[in-house]
Amino acid sequence: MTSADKENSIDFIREIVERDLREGKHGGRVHTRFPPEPNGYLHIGHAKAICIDFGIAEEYGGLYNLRFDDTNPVKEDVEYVDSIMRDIKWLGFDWEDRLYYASDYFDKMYDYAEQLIEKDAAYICDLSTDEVREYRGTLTEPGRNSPWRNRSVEDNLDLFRRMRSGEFPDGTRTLRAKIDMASPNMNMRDPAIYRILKKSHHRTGNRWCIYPMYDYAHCLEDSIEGITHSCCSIEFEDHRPLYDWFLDQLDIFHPQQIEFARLNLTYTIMSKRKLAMLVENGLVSGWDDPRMPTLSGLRRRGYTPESIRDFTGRIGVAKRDSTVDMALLEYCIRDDLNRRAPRFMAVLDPLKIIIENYPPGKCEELEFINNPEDESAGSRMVQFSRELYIERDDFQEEPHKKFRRLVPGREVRLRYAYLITCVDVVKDEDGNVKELICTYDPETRGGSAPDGRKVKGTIHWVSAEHAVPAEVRLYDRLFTVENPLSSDNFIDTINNESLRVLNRCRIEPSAADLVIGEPVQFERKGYFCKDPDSTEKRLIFNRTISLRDTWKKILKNQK
RNA sequence: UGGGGCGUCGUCAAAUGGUUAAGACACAGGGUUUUGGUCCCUGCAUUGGGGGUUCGAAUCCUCCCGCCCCAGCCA
Repeated sequence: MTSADKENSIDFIREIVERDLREGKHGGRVHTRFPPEPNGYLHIGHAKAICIDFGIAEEYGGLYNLRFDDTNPVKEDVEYVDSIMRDIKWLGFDWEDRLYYASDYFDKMYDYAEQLIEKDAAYICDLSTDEVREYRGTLTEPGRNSPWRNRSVEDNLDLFRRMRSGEFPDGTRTLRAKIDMASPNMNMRDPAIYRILKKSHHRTGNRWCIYPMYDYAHCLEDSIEGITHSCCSIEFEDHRPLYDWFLDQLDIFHPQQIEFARLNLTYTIMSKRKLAMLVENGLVSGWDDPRMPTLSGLRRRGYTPESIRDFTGRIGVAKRDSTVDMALLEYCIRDDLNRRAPRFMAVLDPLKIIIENYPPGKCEELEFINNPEDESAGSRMVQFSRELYIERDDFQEEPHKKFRRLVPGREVRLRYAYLITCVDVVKDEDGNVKELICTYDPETRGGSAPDGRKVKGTIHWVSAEHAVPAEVRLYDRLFTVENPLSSDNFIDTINNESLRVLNRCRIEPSAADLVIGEPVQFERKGYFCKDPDSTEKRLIFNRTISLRDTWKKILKNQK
């Protein structure tokens, strides 16, 4: 094996697809689908599935469908249909005209069910839920046949039609597949195919009062759409014999189900139910809270679709249980934003400095590079004046030995501006630093000295007169531990400092015109984007992710 | 203790019996730098355990250990 081969190694699903292509299995056709149930919001785990389903189709010149698996009206709603479509489009996938609903196939599914009955492969069962459970047996004991298992085809057909016409109340009867009550695979112990549910459906209204179960419906949906490779998560592995059974009984087009491991991420949770708990209990502001692993949350936080797609590519596809380090996701967004985000100056925790020898009232414009990683981004002019704000923690009166920012008597650089020296510290009556008196060297305009002398530190600043006020929301990981679910109660592991709101920030004026969601870098601080809560009067920025902070690391390693 | 699946670096993940077990993230150290950012360099595993087959095993056989999933008229 050469190194080039190693770099091109592919996952087991793509291996299957490539082999099928090579062998001409479906006439060289690749057709996949992403089949969400519209009962909640998409999260980054779904993004992994979407990138596998749709990404594979794209890579092999195939097609992909978006299909809503809406077979249970009790849990579903159009609200979710809309948000799911928005999120998938945002990720950058286009299913064109191939948008389908399981409910589109209800008639066809019903016909197939009658076929099953006619070949004595399904029967109407009158057992109650509790009785079914008793008859099913346990993991170690076989089940027993339902007393209704041997009804005649005629009776079954008659009963099924009456079920459909609404003659029987919810829960009184089911249509069951006649397979094997002693199967070691619980899924094969005469699973339910149809249940009675007198509930209005968001698309079919009251046309139906019986609804197909997942195992029966899903393989038919795939078959009807001519799906070649039906990828799903690993817990469906032992449903595959059932998937195959229905298609074999009906003798119709047979897609291949392939299972892969779900995504887990450190410091967060992926369970829809538990995320809902956070929303319902007000622990987060909503499904799109920037701390949520939902796609709407990540989007609001400032994650780009490109970064998420890059991430899903980097984590790979396999079958083993795994938990990906959140640091990888953070790396992906930093990597993307470093290349594309224009730089701005923002002082989050302002400390005023006065340049003693700079003429009062004078203002000059200095040239700033918009993005050192992208020459085409050009430059802009930024106003400089006598009174400025710098970051409070860029000054230490009694400095740490490795601190190389502003210190009394030490010269540092104001980025793209001048070399300054702190000559005096003004304090309030409590002894807190109120402002700094500095001097500047007029010969160092732009930040470099003609005599070639160097300074160790460069700090950012904004002009006090010109900067605009803003609120900045600093987000951190939602949980304090890598695996919140390992705790007795995951709620207890929520990070109380996952949101810090800073109200006195000052940003360079040009940043006020930014479009909501557009990513920027606040130099030396991190990547940010304007939040939709912003108004004309109130600018609000979300911190997507901080810059890598080796200074913080130095301080931490010292302890 | 039925059935199914899975165990390779701290975390993901390659390897398809054949030279020193890829790569990425993380971590540690160093260089460059007008962002303590970026970038560059260096370091970082003998494959869950035992036996066996073989000239040769992460790959094959065998026994053991561990983890995950399944007893919805949810998906």
